[in-house]
Amino acid sequence: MGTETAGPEARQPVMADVAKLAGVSHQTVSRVLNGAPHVRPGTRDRVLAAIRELDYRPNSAARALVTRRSQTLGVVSFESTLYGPASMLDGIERAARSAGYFVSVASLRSLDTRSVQEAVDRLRDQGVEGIVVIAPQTSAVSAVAKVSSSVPVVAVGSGARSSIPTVTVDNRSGAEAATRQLLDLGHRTVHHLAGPAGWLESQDRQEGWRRALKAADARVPTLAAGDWSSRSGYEAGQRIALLTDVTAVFCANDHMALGLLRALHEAGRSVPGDISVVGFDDIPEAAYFIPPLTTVRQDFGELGRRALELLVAELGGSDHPISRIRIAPEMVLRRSAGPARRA
Amino acid sequence: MGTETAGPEARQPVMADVAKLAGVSHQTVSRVLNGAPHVRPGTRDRVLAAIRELDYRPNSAARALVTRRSQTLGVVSFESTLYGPASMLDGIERAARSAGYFVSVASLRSLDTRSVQEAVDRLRDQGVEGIVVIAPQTSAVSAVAKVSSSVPVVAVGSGARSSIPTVTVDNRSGAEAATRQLLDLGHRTVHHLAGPAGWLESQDRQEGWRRALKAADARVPTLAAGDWSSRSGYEAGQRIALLTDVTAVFCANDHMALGLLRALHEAGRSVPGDISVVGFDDIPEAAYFIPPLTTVRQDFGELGRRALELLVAELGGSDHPISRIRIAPEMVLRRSAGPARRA
DNA sequence: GTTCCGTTTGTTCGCGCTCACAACCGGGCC
DNA sequence: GGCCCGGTTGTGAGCGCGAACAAACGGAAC
Repeated sequence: MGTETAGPEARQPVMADVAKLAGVSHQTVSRVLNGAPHVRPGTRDRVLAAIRELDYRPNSAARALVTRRSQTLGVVSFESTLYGPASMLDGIERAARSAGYFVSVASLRSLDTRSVQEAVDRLRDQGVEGIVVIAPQTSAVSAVAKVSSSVPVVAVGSGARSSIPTVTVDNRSGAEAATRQLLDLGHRTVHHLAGPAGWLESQDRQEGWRRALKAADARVPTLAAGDWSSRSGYEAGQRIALLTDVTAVFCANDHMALGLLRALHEAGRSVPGDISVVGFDDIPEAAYFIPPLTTVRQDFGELGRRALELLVAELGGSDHPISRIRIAPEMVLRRSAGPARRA
Repeated sequence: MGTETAGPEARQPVMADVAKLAGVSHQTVSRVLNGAPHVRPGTRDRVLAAIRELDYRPNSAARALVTRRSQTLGVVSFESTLYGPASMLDGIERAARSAGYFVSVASLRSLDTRSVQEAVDRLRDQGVEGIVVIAPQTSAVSAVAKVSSSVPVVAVGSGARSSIPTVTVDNRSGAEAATRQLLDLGHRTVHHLAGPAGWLESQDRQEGWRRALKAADARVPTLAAGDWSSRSGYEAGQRIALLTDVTAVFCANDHMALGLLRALHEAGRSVPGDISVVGFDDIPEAAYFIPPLTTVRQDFGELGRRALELLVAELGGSDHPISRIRIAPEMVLRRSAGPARRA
């Protein structure tokens, strides 16, 4: 101990070092650090000064060991390179920080239960106190519900019929609004380019579309489906361009709408002259499509933030029954949707 | 101790529990867990069985405390909702996982030194063993270099003149290739819609463009600059559309190219008929722009992966001098660039 | 049969911290 | 003057694990 010269590899200072320098016990240092009451201002100041002088930083592992709290939250995400998931992650991280938590991420390789299990285990091994799942697929959500371990889990962006707390945009009413908008513009009916099967969002948006059609007594056309990508939108668009009776298409997301727009353009069908198009998401680029895309905006960042707040509330002990937060989306009117011809 | 009945809140099993069940000492359990040699197969099996039966999971905080290794790497990112940063993060996470590390993220509020300092501190407080910085701005990189603490730091996606190890795409040669491509198509010169000042990528791409022009003895037109967003591309496009002598534009990224395309379209200038456009990045949507965008592809995921490998190598003790990995980008030819008129 | 050595297992300690509790200090009160 | 009490500080223990060392075991060599 006494023989420890501050050699070339002077180790990180620990609480005892601070205590010695400030002339107090390590416990007093701890009290200052944790804002405990009953510390004389003068003492506090000396401790603070010592901390600053040594550039002391508490060892989080030691603290976690004794408090049994890692101050870390986990995020499981899939396809996190997409705008939606990336924005949600961003929102989560910001909210976590202001709630005093670190954020650890685990991305999914695929969507089967095993992969989800693996990611959740990984996070648990790290000792996270709670998990947010960004995985809007039916399979992923049910997988999570199944593995749902000892730590609280919240799902975000997914549809809302899982058994775990969920924060999501109201996809159904958003889709309904988009469809109605088109109907109000005088279109006899509205076609739908849906997302892939197995995604809650696909289902909900499709339902909203269907409902709006039914409410207006409009014919329900056969469905086209893509996989969210521009490519799939383009391919569907090539087929749709051949159908002469199509005057309005509601796409399940903006990326597919982009592909659709180009297919229509190449086929010589003008938008919105011949065909009106509406998307969903309002990605930052949507306003710069040709023509600018009318779409349904959802605030991904807000979604992430709310999900994290929900998780923190749960950690706070208020284990109220399962909660579902549903945020209303908002229509953004641009030029890609216009009145039906001969209206 | 003996009075501890497995009440309703049976605590997590610890190594001692496993040891007792398997009839060995805790140290033997530890040996099995860490794959130490000299454990009789029979013993190992009994331990493994006990672990499984109790669903025991090692406490990472305790391990971190004694080994002084958190098995966690930090990522500092800015504007992580963008495709590039998000993809890099994804690549980093995947590589980290296969290297046996957890990943913790900290996003930057703004780009000043204080904000960077804050993020790095946050990560250090958490005990990360190394940090990857996704922050391609000159200011951020220099800030990082300054705060560069006791933990190794690697920058990714940023230009390459910082004092810290860096992984980046060769922006200069990519931009040069893009410009040359346009020149080869017969354009007398090429205009450039640059990224915002202060970004290394802006500078490098601009340099590449300038170099290609010089090499071809072409006139160097005045520069337009945006902020990477489609909106800024659109606004610049409106000005460019007014210039009758512009026949080719190289945009510093695809998003701005999108805005530019629309501005040109609205102004009645056809692409590539009147004006050729080339972008940079090759975001997934670029192939579905109107017209499909010729661009320079960079593999963000690969960038992230390589950065992480570099960091891990550094942690491995091989503190070789500063390394710079530079990955060659690749031109993707599509329809937005064509021969000059009257060629 | 003894010695020696490598394999296998157990014991002890301490990582840096927080918690529970004990000790101390000083002023107000009887 | 002694007692009580609240504010303030210190002491000891232990969180769960891995490292270092010690012990026990068994076979080979003599």
